[in-house]
Amino acid sequence: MTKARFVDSYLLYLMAVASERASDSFHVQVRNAGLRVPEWRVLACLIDSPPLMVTELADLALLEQSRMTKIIDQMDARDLVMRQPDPRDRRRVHISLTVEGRAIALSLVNKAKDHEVELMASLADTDAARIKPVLMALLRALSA
Amino acid sequence: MTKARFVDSYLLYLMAVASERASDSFHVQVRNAGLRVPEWRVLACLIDSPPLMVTELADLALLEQSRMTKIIDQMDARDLVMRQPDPRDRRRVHISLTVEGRAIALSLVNKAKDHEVELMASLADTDAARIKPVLMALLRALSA
DNA sequence: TTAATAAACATGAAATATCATATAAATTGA
DNA sequence: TCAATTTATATGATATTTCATGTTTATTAA
Repeated sequence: MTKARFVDSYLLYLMAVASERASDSFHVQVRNAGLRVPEWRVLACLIDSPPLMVTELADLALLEQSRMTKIIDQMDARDLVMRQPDPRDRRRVHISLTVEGRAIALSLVNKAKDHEVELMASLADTDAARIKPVLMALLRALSA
Repeated sequence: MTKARFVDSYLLYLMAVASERASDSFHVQVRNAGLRVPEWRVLACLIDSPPLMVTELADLALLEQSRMTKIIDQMDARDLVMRQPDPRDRRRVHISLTVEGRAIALSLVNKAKDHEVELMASLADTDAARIKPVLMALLRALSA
């Protein structure tokens, strides 16, 4: 029998590895599309959203605000997203997808959905049925 | 009713957010102990392990090899880990904890376990019972 | 053997991330 | 009203990460 390592049954480790390994193959597709992972997250967050403030987008896309600003700079320069100053509150900037950004976002979201279908199919039915509800429950518990 | 965003039910996103948010409060303790997250991972991986090669440690701790080398440089300089050349294969280097590294590792592993107990306690029993098995099932499916 | 290939680790340059703080605008409350 | 505070975003210096590749040692197979 094999020795059980601490990390192999440590919840935070299991989540980190699972997240990383499960994402790996899809992230290859993201890079093939000429994007880095954080950039993909920005597109994914904006695809079905009204324009978002930098801070909102940062929270949603799991990025720090200053990093978000810099990523927006780059994506703006590449015409993937655009900044719209908020006339009601001139501190704010609304970020939204450009036509090109939306096209790339759509194509990647479709690939993401296909990838997810495959991933779910590789699980036993009970596990497939449980994985999202469990993660959502954890998220709910964390924000409570 | 609220509009369902793509990301909110996208498995890879759920895993990434869950992992990040669940880890946040523990990672505060890691930084309070004077360590960065990757350094904590190195300690956690080595605590109950025989000395590991740089590559093995990189795989286990979710770090790239060259980054692992640099982190070992720093941890070595701080006397948290030590390098032992492998006499059987002189390309290899075995990494293990120093006495000080082990002490810090132990203390943090205990905090990690406490944190995990709390986290699990915040979940409904069924969710608590399912979360690790589901993640392990996913990992098994991914390596198959 | 030994040449060719592969494996393990290290290194350096370039890109990126982080942290603290600047700037500007809105809000608060005296 | 207006000074103080808070909020939103940007910026710049420093630290970290990444990528490609170097160096050394082991393995393979001719």
